[in-house]
Amino acid sequence: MVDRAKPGEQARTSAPGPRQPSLADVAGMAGVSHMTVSRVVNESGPVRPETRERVLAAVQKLGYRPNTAARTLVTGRSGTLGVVALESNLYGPASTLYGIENAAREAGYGVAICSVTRPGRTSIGDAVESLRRQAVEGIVVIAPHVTAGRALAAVPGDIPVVAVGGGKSAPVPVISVDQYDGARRATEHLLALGHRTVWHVAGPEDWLEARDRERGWRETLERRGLRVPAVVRGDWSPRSGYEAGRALVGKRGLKAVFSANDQMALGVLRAFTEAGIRVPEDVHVAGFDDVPEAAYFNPPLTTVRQDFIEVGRKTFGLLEDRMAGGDVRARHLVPAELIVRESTGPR
Amino acid sequence: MVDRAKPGEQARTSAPGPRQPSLADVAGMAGVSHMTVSRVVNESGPVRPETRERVLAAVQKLGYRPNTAARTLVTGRSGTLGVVALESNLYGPASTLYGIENAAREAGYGVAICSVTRPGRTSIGDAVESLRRQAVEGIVVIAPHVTAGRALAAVPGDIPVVAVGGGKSAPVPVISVDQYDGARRATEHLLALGHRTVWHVAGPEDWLEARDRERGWRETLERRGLRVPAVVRGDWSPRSGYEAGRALVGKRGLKAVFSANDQMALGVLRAFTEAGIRVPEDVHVAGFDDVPEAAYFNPPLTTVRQDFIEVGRKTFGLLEDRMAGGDVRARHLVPAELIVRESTGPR
DNA sequence: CGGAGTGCTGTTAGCGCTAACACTACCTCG
DNA sequence: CGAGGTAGTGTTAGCGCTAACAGCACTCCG
Repeated sequence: MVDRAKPGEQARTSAPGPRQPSLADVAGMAGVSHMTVSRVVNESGPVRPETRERVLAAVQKLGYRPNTAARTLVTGRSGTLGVVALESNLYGPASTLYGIENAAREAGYGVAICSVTRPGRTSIGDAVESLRRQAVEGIVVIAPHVTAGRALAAVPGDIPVVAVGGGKSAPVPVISVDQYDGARRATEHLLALGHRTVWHVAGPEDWLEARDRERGWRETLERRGLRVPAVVRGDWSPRSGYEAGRALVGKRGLKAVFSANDQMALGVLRAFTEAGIRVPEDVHVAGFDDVPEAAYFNPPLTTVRQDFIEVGRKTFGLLEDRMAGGDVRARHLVPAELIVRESTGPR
Repeated sequence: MVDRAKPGEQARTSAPGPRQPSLADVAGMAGVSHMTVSRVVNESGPVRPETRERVLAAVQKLGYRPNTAARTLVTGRSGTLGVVALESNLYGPASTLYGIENAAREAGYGVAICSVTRPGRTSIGDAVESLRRQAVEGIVVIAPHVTAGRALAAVPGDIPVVAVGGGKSAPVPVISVDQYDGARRATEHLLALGHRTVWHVAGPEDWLEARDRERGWRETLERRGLRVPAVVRGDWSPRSGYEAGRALVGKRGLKAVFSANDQMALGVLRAFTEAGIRVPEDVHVAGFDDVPEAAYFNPPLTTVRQDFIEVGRKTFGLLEDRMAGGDVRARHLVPAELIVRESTGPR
């Protein structure tokens, strides 16, 4: 029933359909060879204007669409990039993904994504493998975890790979926002307000960004010979920020808090409100990320902004270099910007 | 060892590399025909265990990886789905994307995405076209805009397409969360608190979800013969919610507000706080979406939760049906759930 | 003992496309 | 005026894979 038997047995019930037109079909209709059609379609090689017209008309009429699989098979190029993304609604990773997709599309590449839940050595390896099966020409790994570095080392070297947010020890080129410097700025801003020290609500220990932000905070304090309070650790979620906030309530000399992201800062604000601690009157709070909501927190949150569009663009550029055969290995940093709002306001 | 050129011709600087091994290479090493290797790799057809071992060993040794382009060319199946996504960090669309990607991957499909900024007829058409070039077998359109329905009508009918969040007039099957009922629940919840009426901060007029939520709110009031206040319209952003909140301040009898999403509700809360209006003491506020932050707003926000994982699963299921040739046309609704928190709390 | 399976393997053709080269007409220039 | 272009077109040979069928050896059963 499904088969392509004798003529007159049309009307295949559903699946295969009447087959897409091929170069040969167009060639037949235009009265030229398939090669001429190929030249018209790809604008490679000379074709007489008159012939081109005829071919174009046939293409139009038949609704011809080049078959990527065939082209890929013969050229070895698929025009597709792969992105290994973290399955999460975290603002950073999601924004990065869009930034990359954007840059790739502008350059005429398609994008295949493969998301991983728990980024360990195997799952990143699996994701890369699955993308390679889709014949991608290069791969971007959004790998904010400490373990990702090791995972990347296990990735075969015969395909261009770049990472976003990976550690400097990663065996591939890395783009990331300058987390360290962002944290330094936030901390110095808080200290400039006259505080003796700054408490820190850190992100999960296995995230590089959490480590960098923590280091930026810690070393800023140390550089000035200030006391470094014990960090309270969360998992990026507002809930964990809330718990961290409760743990901070009542600490002696609690005057300034730097949270490793905005969502946790929100939880901290909530916990403080419940405990009757006023922000900014009693305590100053700063976050990191500048999520769109941050300006409307209660109170509006001072935070550190990351330019993800720029990250996406740089990442794609780097991947393009690699695909062209360049042997880039550098770590590229995108600067972060401090946004001051009421949560560290005067008074 | 890796190279198949004459000795001394090593070290191709970069691009082409020493060519991936093919079926024929594996066959040569295992001393069988390429067809036998194919059978082993695809587990199609009988192969003697001993032979299979030999083949598998060769596959391993050579690092053989099937060439998808070739397979796609001959079978006409690429194992890839396309998703037309909205380029935005809005919680809903982003979550939907992950839900779909999840379901697809579990079923062994790859996912190619193509995001559109401003969804009009052409950009959705372009996106679909660009995905088709990547030889996808089916397409999911995340199309929350009113115009998307018309855009979908222009999409060629020879490839399975389903939509998420499209209108009921869409020419393709549609999955969506029951926005109308969610809005009804939120409104009734507010009314049950004893209020005379409920104000509404609506989403952008060209979003279907905004329309459905508004309709759910409006008809609930009308059904009870209550006064329907003029809506204040925002664009989903916290900023627009803030402005809406300022516009609401001072309205006579302002006791209950239903915001079409959580981000705008945040802005409303902020505006009220600035104006000295207390929530929930003076006014009750409810939102829609249940973003992870909502539970830690100040105060925690009553809202309507949508199950995006379920939406993703159902969407993929529907697309699978279509790809199998089914002629589904129904509109599938996923129920929404009311989550009550302090912003509509007692007192 | 012959015919009909059935398990295993190989051969062949072709998916739709591009690279490489071949061919024809015409044109240029020493 | 013939050598050597160049513009325009066609021919051929694969890219790596699977479908379809063609063996061959062996078993089973009447």
